[in-house]
Amino acid sequence: MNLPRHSGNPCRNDKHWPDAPHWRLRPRCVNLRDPVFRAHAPASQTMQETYDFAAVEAAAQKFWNDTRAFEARELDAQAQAAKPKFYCLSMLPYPSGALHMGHVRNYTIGDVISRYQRMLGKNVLQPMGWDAFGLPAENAAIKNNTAPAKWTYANIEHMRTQLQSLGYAIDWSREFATCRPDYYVHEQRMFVRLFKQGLAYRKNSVVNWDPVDQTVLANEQVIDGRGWRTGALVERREIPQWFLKITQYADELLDDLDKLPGWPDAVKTMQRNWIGRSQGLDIRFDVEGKAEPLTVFTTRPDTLMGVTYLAIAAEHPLALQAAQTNPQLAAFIDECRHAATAEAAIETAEKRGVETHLHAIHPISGEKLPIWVANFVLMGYGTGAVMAVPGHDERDWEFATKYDLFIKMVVVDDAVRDAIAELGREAAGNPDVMSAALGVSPSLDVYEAPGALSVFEEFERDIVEKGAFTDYGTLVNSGEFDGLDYRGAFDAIAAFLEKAGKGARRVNYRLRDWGVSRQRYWGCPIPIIYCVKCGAVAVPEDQLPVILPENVQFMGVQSPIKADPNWRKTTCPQCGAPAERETDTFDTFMESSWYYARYTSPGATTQIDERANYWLPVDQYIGGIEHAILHLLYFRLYHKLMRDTGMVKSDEPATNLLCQGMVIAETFYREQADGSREWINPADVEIQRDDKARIVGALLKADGKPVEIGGIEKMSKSKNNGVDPQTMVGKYGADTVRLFSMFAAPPEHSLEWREAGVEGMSRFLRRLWRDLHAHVSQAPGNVATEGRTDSLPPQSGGSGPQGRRGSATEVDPSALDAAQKTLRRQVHETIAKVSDDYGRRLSFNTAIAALMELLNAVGKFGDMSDQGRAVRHEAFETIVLLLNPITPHVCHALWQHLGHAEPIIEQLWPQVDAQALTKSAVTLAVQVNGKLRGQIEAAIDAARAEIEKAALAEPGVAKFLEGVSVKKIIVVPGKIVNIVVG
RNA sequence: GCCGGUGUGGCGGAAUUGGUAGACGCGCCAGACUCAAAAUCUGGUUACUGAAAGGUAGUGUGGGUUCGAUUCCCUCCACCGGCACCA
Repeated sequence: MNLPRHSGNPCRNDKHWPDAPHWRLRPRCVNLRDPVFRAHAPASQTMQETYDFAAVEAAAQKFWNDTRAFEARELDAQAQAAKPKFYCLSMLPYPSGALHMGHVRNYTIGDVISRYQRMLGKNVLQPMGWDAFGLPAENAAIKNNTAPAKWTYANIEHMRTQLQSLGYAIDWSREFATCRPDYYVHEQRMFVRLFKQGLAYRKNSVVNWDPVDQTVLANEQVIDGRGWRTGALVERREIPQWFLKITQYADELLDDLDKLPGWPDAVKTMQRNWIGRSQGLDIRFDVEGKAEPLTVFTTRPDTLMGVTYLAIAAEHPLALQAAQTNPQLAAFIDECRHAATAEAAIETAEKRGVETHLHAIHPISGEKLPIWVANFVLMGYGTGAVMAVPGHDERDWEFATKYDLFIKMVVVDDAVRDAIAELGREAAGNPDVMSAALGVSPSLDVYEAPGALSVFEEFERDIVEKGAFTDYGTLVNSGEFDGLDYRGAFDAIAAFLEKAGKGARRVNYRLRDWGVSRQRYWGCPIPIIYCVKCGAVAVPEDQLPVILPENVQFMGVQSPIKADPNWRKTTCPQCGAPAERETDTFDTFMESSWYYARYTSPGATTQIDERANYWLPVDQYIGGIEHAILHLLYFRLYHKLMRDTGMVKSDEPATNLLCQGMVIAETFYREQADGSREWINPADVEIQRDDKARIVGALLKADGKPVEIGGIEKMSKSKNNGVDPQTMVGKYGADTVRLFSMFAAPPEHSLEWREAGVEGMSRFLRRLWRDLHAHVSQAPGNVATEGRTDSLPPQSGGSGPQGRRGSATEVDPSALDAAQKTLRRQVHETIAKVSDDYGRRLSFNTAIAALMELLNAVGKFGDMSDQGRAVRHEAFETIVLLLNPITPHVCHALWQHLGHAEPIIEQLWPQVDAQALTKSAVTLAVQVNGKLRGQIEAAIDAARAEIEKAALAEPGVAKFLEGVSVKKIIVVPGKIVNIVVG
């Protein structure tokens, strides 16, 4: 092997380097303890004094592979009772080229849960696959002139090797890539079924059109309103596309969120808001001189009397008609054609509009209301028209203020209502004027009450000048509806309009049907044939799959199947006439909506088979929070679609969900001459600190000159702050990488990758190894240095004394001294805490911290007596077992070195010995007025009076009691005493 | 803009049901070992004040509830995720 000349750490000997004042900038000295060197040390069966991660990891992975340790089998009902199934699923990766830290984090969390559940005695399935269709493959194809399929398959090969180096307990026998026909054929069959049921339909919808490339752009490819490759101004274009009727499942998708206690509230709230179920009214406004009325939907019919104008979309037929005689309007509508389709872009764009000079008739007052064309009203959503109430809606207010439209107050808050009532009472001398004052009785005019007008006027002026009043309140200026509250007004106005045939109650959803068409090549072909006579016809079952050709060449940016007339050409399955295939492909969310079910049924000729009902629903699903809405909603929808075709029995696909945060890292850069920034990878930078450890600057290692610190951001290519997992695994080992990614942050938070922190984890594992080595070496009759693991006698129980080397005796709980008892209590407290952290809290960072504390305690425990060694042995066994889900390779080796012939992968989770937890005394904190003033020791069963007495007598407490009287003493058993003084 | 989340020492974070804020780790400081580094070990490390004991302040901002608030409520600020064709 070629050793690098300088490796290890920079030389700190000043005498060696008189010309290089800062040691960090000096070359590296050869250090044979450096992991780089130790990685190549020969493996040995005897326990080495130092931890050689490369040998340990290779041996453990070989053992798991040889024994096919992670291949999952379905059990029959009887076996299932004793060994319940546990399906642990991480979101499948897109094969982008190389594993990134986000993947490592996601799959490590999944692996820790899987291995923990396995140790609890569950029948665990943890599968892996590839979300293989997608836009990046096409971009790579265009850039490198290679076929998307070839690029994708090569990436999968590479990334699988990378994943395997991390030692995940994955059942690789179930692996698949979603771009294979034997996967997507089932998706096509499902689509045909949905089409026949009317759940899939075709309608026009808007896309981003690049007029230069003559192609549809993804939102991501539109930058500042222009195509990312051509820079051309993007146009909105309506084209026919396929939709799935997710709105038909809207109520169920909403209601079933209540059946998911194991999902984060944040995700459920976001989904509820996304579905956006609301009760409201469709209201018809007649248009002056037109036969067709304008229908609008509103959730605030109580503000109907405050409508001062109507706004319609630029694509609305009425707008187009009006534009024929209105050049200004025509120009505005043309301008709107270049607006982006992304909602964020629309909502943040400046609100603009042009008057049509048409008028609508208010359905109650008969007032004439101007109709405007506005860029924030969209044809695709709702009816393409909205009623505007600038007095009580912020967006309408802004628009009205900008264009000087009338603002009308029709709702007042409780303070105004009460003030009016009070004034009315004074004026009329009538004890029952409350309702009268609010205008319910037309006989009493509240405006006549002295001062009433000013209260009204003040509120109205605030609305006109400062902004809309959007809360619910009491109606005013609304004729016969005056004095009603929101609910009363809603019902009264709904009844009025229904009677007049001008409105109807309706439940509305914000959720829109799922558009599944993509005008791209690298996706699953939509199995539809277009016939001039028969229209859109589904491809017959026996002709499926419609195969996507993989061996293609990209000519420009166009989809090869759209460019190839032969691929398109076919005959109509109904009438036999010449016909054409659909050349659009499915949204890739289609594949990722049901992959979890396919893992359960490898090799099935149907979409899934009866094995799905053994494994489903998924017990624990893990993935990024960025999928909180779209993927997780489609995933839930698809499960219901499969349920409704009888494929699965459950209502929801996953019972527990964990959303992990992003992986972030510091960024560094240098300003270039042209003002641009050259981003520098954190690995090439040295941090400078002052003597209080505050960061004061950073230097580029290569030239020792300063670089700018750019803040902490999500790892990305553009900021060059990505850290390659493979490099980290090579340098520190998979266990250290796994340990760091579980320790540095709670799973749902973002995780900052810092190499210093990684070194800390490496240190912990080396220390565990060294301390455990010392323990087994010190044992009487120890065999750790001369014995061979493979010569140990076989054993049944796994932890019986006959297989041990480190400990000659068993722990005898009745024979322990105080220090031994204390350590043993900590061992069992740690079992309890770590079990709770892994199982219930999914809080792995605190579990690791508890294990570090335990190892620290073991390190301080110097008792070499028989019982002392036995307690220490139990502590080491516990640490190794509890750490095993996180760092399985090193635990595999350490378990052997603790004297066990049976592998740790077959071990069950340790049990808490309740007896070991017992305590005779507790420490109570004593506060005076909530401030900590002292501590007392109290017997565990001490009476309240006794505790109070001790607390008052505590010297630190007593001095704060001088000259004041004790008002109250609060005793929280086992925790705190608070003395309230006055 | 809308929806959701986060904010605690120099840094990552802990405090699980409202009960001793800063566990654990990193970094830094000092010491031991070493020719010198590295590695390892020991001690210290919120700020201010004090010789010390101690005292005071302190969990993004401002307010509220409570004997007691990092935790519950309201306001504002900053940052992050999503917004339907990135996955």
